[in-house]
Amino acid sequence: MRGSSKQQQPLAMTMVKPGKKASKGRQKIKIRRIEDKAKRQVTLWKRKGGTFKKCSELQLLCGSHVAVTIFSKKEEPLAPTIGGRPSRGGNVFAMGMPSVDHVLCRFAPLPGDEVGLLLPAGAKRATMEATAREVKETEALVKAEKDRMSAVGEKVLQAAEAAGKWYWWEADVEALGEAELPEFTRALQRVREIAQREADKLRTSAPAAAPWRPQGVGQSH
Amino acid sequence: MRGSSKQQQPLAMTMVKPGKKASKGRQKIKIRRIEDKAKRQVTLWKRKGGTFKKCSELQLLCGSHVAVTIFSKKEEPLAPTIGGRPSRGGNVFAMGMPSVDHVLCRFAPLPGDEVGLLLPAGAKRATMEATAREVKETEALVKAEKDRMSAVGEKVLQAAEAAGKWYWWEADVEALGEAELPEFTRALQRVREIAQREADKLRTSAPAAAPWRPQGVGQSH
DNA sequence: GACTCTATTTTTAGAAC
DNA sequence: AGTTCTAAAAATAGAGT
Repeated sequence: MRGSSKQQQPLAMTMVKPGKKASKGRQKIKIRRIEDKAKRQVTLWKRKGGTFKKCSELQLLCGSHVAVTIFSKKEEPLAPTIGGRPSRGGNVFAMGMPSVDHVLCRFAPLPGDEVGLLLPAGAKRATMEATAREVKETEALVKAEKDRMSAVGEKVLQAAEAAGKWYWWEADVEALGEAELPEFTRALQRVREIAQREADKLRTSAPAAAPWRPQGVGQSH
Repeated sequence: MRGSSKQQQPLAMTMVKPGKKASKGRQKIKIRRIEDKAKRQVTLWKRKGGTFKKCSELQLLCGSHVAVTIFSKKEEPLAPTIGGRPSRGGNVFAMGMPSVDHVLCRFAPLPGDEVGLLLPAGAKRATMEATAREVKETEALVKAEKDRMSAVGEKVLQAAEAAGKWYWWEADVEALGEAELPEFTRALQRVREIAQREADKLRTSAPAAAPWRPQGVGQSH
């Protein structure tokens, strides 16, 4: 048993800050569907952040490529269909390094293909609102991880900030030095181009339910 | 500060078991590449488990579809190439519910397609050895999560055990009841078929580097 | 909805098996 | 290689903002 039975209070017991209420602290919960919708959403929000952080740490610590994808809502069995297929009901959250697509592409490489970087991946299917949220997600991740970024990550952030950009994938690739970040550098280059193109598209097209087609994984050299 | 300054020992201080040495406990580490190879591998192993567990919990708690993919090794910039592409150097670890592919397929649905379940996803590209490890992974996950599975998960496991199977995706779908698990049931049905087919293929074909092509996402009804 | 605070529960680094 | 043990580090449930 981990949590032993008791432990006596030091004196001023828990020292609650004047204006604040005492917290019961983390409670143990059963791992089962949370029925309360609001609570469920908060939990998703918290744990999504925790999961993304863990994955980025794993990436940095062990040099593994990692990708996570989270769909906020299950498709309903009887959900309205679009083109014979159940329509997505929720948002898409994804993170990956160097990018989700970079990682996922290793699943299905075609002969002679180039790695296609299509960041942000969720943006292509989700609404603009969802995209905004994902960007915020990245922002939060960068902020949280900033102080423990590896040397490479730090350089990227520096270059990004020097250029007045906030998101790591908008970093000035040239400033980083081709020799120093051989693969990552080129990846960023392409990410930037594609992200720019996608952002433009989103600005000019209808926000909702634009059918998505595979792209960018063909000849790109 | 979380860990306050001191706390007096109950008496026998930490009570180290006779044959054991005292542990320094978890140490703080910088989130940067672990240079020591052995240590890096242990960390990967531990954190991979932690990440998979977190994801399965997220899935159960919030009803989200989740997929994680971890490649154990980065591709070297100058790695040997196969067909003009850097060859994969490491193993693939993946988990997902209902399956990795089920989740990932939502990235690129083609008009009129059916969701293609291709479990285990890593198996198609990795060697048989890697496949065996992934199966072990699933096994470990099931074992670890068994006692806190949701009602649905429990039923699946019961059915699997009743049929003398050990892996959840080998569960007897009919025994679960179509009405009770509307979508999950059908997913399992297909998973089982495809897993069976894949397993047969693996048994009869060469274990190494079989080039993989997209499949199962076309007309399947 | 996004974010803070705190008390607890969980995870996991280190070391040995 | 995969476990186990311990104690310290991290994540997070609950409640409030």
